[in-house]
Amino acid sequence: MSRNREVARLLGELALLTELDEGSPQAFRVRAYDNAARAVNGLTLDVDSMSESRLIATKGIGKSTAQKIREYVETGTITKLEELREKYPPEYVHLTRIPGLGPKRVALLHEELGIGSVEDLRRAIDEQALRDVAGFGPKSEAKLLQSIERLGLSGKERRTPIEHALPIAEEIVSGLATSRAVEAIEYAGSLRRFRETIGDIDILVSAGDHNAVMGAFLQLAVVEEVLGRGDTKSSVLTHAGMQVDLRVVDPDQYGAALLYFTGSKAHNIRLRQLALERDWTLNEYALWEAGSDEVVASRTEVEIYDALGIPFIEPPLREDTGEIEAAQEHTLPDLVRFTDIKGDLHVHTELSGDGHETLEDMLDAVAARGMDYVAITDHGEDLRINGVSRGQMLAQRERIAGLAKRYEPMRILHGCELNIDRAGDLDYDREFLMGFDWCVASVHSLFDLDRAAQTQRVVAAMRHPAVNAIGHLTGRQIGSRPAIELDLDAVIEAAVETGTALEINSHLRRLDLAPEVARRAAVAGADLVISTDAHTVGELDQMQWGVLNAQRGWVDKSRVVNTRPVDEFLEWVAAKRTSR
DNA sequence: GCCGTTTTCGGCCCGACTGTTTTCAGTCG
Repeated sequence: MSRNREVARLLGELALLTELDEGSPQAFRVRAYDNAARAVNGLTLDVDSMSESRLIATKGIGKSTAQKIREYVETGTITKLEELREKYPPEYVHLTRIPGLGPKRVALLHEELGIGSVEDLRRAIDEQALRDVAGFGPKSEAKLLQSIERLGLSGKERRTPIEHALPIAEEIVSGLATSRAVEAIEYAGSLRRFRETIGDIDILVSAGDHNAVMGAFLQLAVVEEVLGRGDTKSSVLTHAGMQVDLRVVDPDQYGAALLYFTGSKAHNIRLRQLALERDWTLNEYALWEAGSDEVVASRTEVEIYDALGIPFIEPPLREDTGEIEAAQEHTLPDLVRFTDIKGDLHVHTELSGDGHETLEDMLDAVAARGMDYVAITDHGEDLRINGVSRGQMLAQRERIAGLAKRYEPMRILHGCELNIDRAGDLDYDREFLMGFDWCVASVHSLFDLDRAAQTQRVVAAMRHPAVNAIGHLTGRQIGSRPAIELDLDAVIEAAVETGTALEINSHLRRLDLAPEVARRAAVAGADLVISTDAHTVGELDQMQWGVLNAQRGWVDKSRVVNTRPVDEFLEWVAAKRTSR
């Protein structure tokens, strides 16, 4: 994996510790580090390969941060960060994760009572010592104690993989949508932007009767505990320990509220700057004339973007990684959309031991989803548990040939998901592989080889003439398994050179390529394929998630091979095979 | 710490809520 993520994380840590040092999240240096972290995430090159002047040329990175990045690349440490870590040990930083405690109050408690850890704080509360500190009272003692007890369940820093958060949000939205009081409902926040991990779930409702909506919300089966209830906002904890905030607004404010609660914070700040340039001000209720109550726009997001003089920006792009500038210059990508997808090229059946449905059931389901083509890709024989022998593969090919007429005009390709071994070699032999219509090659083993070895094996697989795509390139599983180490520049370059597509795996646990990797690949001109990797009929619906993930990676429709009509797609497949 | 058709200094988004206050600081999103 590239080190961009690593560097962005360190810059984020630098921002956090600087916030403690400066005593304010609004301190300009804090924001500068945050901006720099975001800039690194938006880079389309490895930071390793960038000179100081190249880094400075990036918007959001100045001389000082560029030097720190170079220092890290060359020495593995950042002196300033080490100093701050020394000054603010982990136990102290941990205190700021308690809701209600920010840099100022933590510093005050340390100064007055010598509190340096959560344990110290708990003891001080037990001794009723906090109430003697200016600004604290019995209520803050009680509230902090409650927060401490909930720490780890729903702290500020805890984020839930999208795989777990999304179904909860969908259950709540569908549960409330039936309420007569609800005029419109959507989940907002990082979930709507399709981030891979989610803090709190934010649900936005438009309604005239706020009370009726609040009542219905608190009655939902997922609710474990009510944390707060108000006229416009209520918060609950679900059984799974996720916090869900519901906000109810009047219908004429829905667009402004949706924009505001979708974020990201950084994107919203940029929008407010655009408003200020026009002598307007933007808040969660509306875009206003400055100093008056004259509304410029508020009902829909489109109206607000329009008033600000830029085209609508899709939620997955709203991270302030260049989308505002691109919108102003009319260079936003022609984003791939769900309705553009014409084929699913990574589908398993019961023939792989881990598939669960028959060939016919999967084909029926793919056809019902309106696909023009599909590739059946059960596992190659080298996969220890679920591999398929030559004889079984040939029998499957016969069955598919026999079914071709039945599913017309949908085209069925006989494919295979191959295993990339340590050296980059694959299952079966060359002649047998060339008998498949479509091959996806994936890493299923040896996740901890070093960067050079991983890169070498993947590139070797791409050079095989039968390999049309690399499946779930980095092998990551969000929240549980890290990405394998790869020289992404080298991998992407080889993909372009060999005409091998990189898969965007749509499974919510994988979303692999990660968006920033997809963005780099697309910019470099690599071909991409968005696939479900479905092992059940239900998982065929994952395609929509792969598309959103691709949108987060700024992927233009023209880069995605399975948006092409079947003939054009088959020509592209044939091109690689005949070129060697 | 970053940035610039109001350039190399002086700016840098907006509002609600809470608990402690007598007018507000700190925290949060």
